Amino acid sequence: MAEKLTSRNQDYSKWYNELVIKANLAELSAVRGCMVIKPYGYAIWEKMQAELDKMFKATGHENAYFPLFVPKSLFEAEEKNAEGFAKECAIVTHYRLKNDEEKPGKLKVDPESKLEEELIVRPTSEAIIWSTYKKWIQSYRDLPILINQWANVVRWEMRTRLFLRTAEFLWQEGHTAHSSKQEAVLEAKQMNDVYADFAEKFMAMPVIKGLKSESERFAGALETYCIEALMQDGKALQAGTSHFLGQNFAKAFDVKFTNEKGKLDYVWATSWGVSTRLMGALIMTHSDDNGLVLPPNLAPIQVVIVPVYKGDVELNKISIVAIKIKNELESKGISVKYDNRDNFKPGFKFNEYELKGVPVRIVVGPKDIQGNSVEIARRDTLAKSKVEINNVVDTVSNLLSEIQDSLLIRALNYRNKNITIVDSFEDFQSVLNEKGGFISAHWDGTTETEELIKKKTKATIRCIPYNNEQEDGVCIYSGNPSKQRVLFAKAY
RNA sequence: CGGGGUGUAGCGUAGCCCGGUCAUCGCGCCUGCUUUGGGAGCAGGAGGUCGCAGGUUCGAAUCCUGCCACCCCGACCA
Repeated sequence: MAEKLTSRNQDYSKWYNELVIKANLAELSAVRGCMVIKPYGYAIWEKMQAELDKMFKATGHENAYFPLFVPKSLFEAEEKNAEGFAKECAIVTHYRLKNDEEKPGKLKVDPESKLEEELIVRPTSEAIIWSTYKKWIQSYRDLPILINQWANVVRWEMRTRLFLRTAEFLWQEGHTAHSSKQEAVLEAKQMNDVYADFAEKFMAMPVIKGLKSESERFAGALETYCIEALMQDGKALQAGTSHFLGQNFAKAFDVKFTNEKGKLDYVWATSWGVSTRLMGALIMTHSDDNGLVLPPNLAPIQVVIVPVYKGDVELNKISIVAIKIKNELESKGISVKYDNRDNFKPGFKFNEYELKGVPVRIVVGPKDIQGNSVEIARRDTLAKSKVEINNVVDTVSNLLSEIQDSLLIRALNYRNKNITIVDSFEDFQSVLNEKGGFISAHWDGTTETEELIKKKTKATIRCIPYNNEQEDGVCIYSGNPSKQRVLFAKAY
């Protein structure tokens, strides 16, 4: 804890890993590819959950819970979905252990406990949920069903990275059923908008809303809407997706309803999700060489008060002031920590809270009490100022919203500076290698071209932005005609 | 699953090539005193089946074989 963090300009992955661990957000667990989310990290996730949950409820959704295990026969019902996830599934094949006669004290899988049908640990829940919806839906009066589930899912990824890609992760997944195509499409778009609003208002992270190309689309979806964010190393991160599933799942699970005219029709579906990956996005959007920078709207501790003192007598005097400030701030709904630990010096604490991204720090010492003031420092700019004790509450509450706003503006400026318009493949490659970021370029609309560009450059089409300006041009790779630019980037 | 690498105290490491008081150093931890406005100082102390299992040897952290785990680069992906 006493050493400095690696600079993020030197080795971005190393910096990121160190930061996650040193800021006490999470650590690698002994279980392959899985992560332990520590209390400080989990507190941020809980804040995200709470805000997202409010937004889901405000758009008419309810929470429910479905099983962790998906019988293989259900899992394989929607072929494209099954195929898409087949390569990364954990599978339960047995239900019992027994003593190993050959190795005393050890257990082995009891071969007699083999399951007749394997259970897939959900990588996503469309299958189990649609097999359930079948029982719930008969008439258009049963629709829409607007359900969200907070859950863990397992995807057996080859290579994992804290928060960004772990074998098990936490997320929410919305699964809705509708009586018309139009309504389902609107739902999918609406939830993508909800994600974008959340990213901007709470995470202070600007995102680009758009559509995925066919090859990047969710397995089993007719259309995937997404939000894409740009990280500080110039790579893009898919921060959330919302899928219009058409009638694929309804057909796979035979979910029909009687419409207003008395005719049977298949139900229209959507699904949408964001995960603990958002934690990674949050870290990589704002943090600096001193550590985490948290937007006040998601910071578990918004204000920390650090006393400076010599001896107990002085500490007692300072504590009276500090605790009064703490109480006043808390009465305004601001979360405050008074750190009066005696075994660390103030300088150590300053660095520790900077590492943990606490937005505002208040320092109270003898000099301050004499001058009837305190020192207030903001995490985002590291600027310090003297503030009269009577003005502390107003100053801090204004400062918190100012930090929230300026983080978004700063991230937005960075993002916008890193969208480059490119008209030739040479420029495309050099921008990608030297500058990074999003590249706005013409594309002929074919999966073949997309694949070839990906092979040559590792860049993928992140999205086709909404309301994309229609403009005639030629594809940077194939030279074939194109009607609009799309956003390319190297991605996480 | 291919290619490369690493496993030594809670963390990070030296030692391995050339077997023999080599289990090293830093951080952290515990105790005490002095400190406290930007990562404290001194003194003392605790903590290790050297990844696991075999083998070679008088003797293995060191050499050999097998296994396991993890990391990096590919393929896969929220």
